[in-house]
Amino acid sequence: MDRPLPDIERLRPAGGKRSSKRDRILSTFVRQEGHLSADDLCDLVRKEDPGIGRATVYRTLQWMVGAGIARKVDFGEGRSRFEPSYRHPRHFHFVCNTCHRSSEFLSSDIESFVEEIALARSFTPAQTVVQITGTCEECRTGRASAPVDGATTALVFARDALRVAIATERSGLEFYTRAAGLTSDARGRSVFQKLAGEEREHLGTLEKRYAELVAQDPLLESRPTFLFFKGAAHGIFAEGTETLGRGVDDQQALLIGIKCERRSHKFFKRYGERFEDSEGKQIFLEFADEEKVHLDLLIHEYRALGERLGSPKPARRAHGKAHRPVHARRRESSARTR
Amino acid sequence: MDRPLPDIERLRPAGGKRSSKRDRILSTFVRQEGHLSADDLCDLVRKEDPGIGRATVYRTLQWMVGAGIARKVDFGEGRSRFEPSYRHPRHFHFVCNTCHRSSEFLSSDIESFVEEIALARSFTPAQTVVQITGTCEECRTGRASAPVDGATTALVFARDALRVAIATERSGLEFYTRAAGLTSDARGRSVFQKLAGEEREHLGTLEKRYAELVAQDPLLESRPTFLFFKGAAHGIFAEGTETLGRGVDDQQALLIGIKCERRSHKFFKRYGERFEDSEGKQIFLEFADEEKVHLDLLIHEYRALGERLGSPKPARRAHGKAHRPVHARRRESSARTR
DNA sequence: CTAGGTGCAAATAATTTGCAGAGGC
DNA sequence: GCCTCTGCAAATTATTTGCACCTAG
Repeated sequence: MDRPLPDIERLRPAGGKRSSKRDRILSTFVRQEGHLSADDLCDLVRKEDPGIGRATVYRTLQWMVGAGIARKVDFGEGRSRFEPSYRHPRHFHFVCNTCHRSSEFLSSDIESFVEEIALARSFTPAQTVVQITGTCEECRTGRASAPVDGATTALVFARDALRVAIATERSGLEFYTRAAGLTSDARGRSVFQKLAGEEREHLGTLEKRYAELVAQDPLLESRPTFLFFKGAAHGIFAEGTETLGRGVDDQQALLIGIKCERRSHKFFKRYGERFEDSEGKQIFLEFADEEKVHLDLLIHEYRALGERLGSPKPARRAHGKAHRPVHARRRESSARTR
Repeated sequence: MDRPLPDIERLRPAGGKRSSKRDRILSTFVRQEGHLSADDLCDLVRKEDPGIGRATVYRTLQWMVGAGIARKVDFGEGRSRFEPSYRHPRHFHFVCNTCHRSSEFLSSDIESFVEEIALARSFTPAQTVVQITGTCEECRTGRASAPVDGATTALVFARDALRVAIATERSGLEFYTRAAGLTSDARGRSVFQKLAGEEREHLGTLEKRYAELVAQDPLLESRPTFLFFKGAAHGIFAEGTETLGRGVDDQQALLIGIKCERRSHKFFKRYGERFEDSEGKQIFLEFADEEKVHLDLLIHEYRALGERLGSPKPARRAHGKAHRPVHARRRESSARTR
């Protein structure tokens, strides 16, 4: 067991006395992975201490749910199952109708949609259940793919988060390199070059960490995806680079960079917090901070450029569909003659 | 009861004999809206025919689920609820923890993500459950908003689908108008003008239908959103129009149109099929066909233009991030000299 | 005539509760 | 010492089943 368990002592915010029985149930529960039914847990607990009553297990379970330690999940079997809730605050389930096993996934996209929809309906969401029932690959084809069990979940999560991060940094590097090439204003160019350099460095760190993870589990790369994040399939900056290709001026390039860094910062922050692997967590949170610095730098640069040009543009477009077929070279020459 | 009920006679594909009891249970069930527990249904049925046993209701219910007439939903109350499944094949729920009521919504975006994620995991989805539990607006603020009950669901669905459709057509009209303005090739211009005309006509039809709906229910516009479809907030063509503004050549404009028409066709088809209101359904399915015609026209035009230019481009970009800062005027003049 | 549907009552199964006693603060 | 937790057994709740009988095809 190399995965650190949460500090049980900290897990008692909700009222209630400590008791050896309750502690035993809690510690047994928290050591498990997967989704236990009340009865499963009862049997497990009784192996260590046969003198524990079913009712106590039920009572402790509902106390744990109330205290936020456990989460109740219902796979429609006619009984409830419980999972420790410290792991991933929001995750979703595939449930196979044939083998009745379940596997988990994260989807940043679904999370955002749920937030948005709840907001639109003025609904205050406490918990979101997403369950996809159907037939799993193994039951359909007979072939088992490398499973993601409790022991490897943390690793697979880290792998996926790193993949997104690597794609992001790679696209960021490309973006800044290209932006530096397009900019003729010396000061702007040096900013872009500096940022390109930092993204390159980040990229190196991430790739190194990725290699370390793969070394920990040779099957790692063949395991199924756990964290889905569509927007970042080609990197958070990819769209920006594409826009850049269509011919934009220096100011627009800065704006695009700002937008991308904002998303990127948010990504590193959001998922950094969910890392169990402390090394990965540290990298992510550190990068989140650095992306924030980049962001501020770009914003500062944007303002400074606006002043130099003497034509302050609003920091965001007035409408979602402003049309500005500005061709880069034209504006650049004016910048050059400053 | 002005909403047409499904033809009960058609609802018996799964084996089984007909029987007066079963018919009575089925017809009672299908006439209800909302989510009934087995017991609720039992009570309702017994009002009409007191001699029906609980067990029969349970058995009929599981037969209905097997036959695809009913869907079992579980709100974690310790008992199952059932809903008729003919209404919306895939919809999701808000469940209020305080008042224990639930309301439904559709999200095209979540549906697509689920499909995509399931595919990535090689999971064959049969059903998707999305439940957002929390506190509803009414329980939080004490203020009730216009409810969407069973009687108005169809109306609200139609309203939302029409809103998206109107935004789509409006953005399509803008797109084609702008494209026509940018094109100097006479033939291409006339195609764009023709399409603009058709979108204008569609827009008129949709707005008329929308007004009719609002006339049916004065509160309609104040009811909460039922169908969420983020991509179409500003219309399916909005992004295309924006891209157009950055300066593209005739061929690229056609490609953008093709992409948008494809999405638009899919939208009309997907939601046309879900209309209960036969008038709306007809409009949508008709438009789906017409968008298909537009699509084919654009594709044809794209090919023809490619031949005239003698520089066949592949119909899709080789990479997701091809950079082509092509400026419209340059290419247009070559088209003009054909 | 016969497979399948039906009612009733009894059986299961998961979970909760009443109560007397034990244990933490 | 008081209040809460605990175990046991009994109660409750939702759902299923056994069985004798009925009914449609």
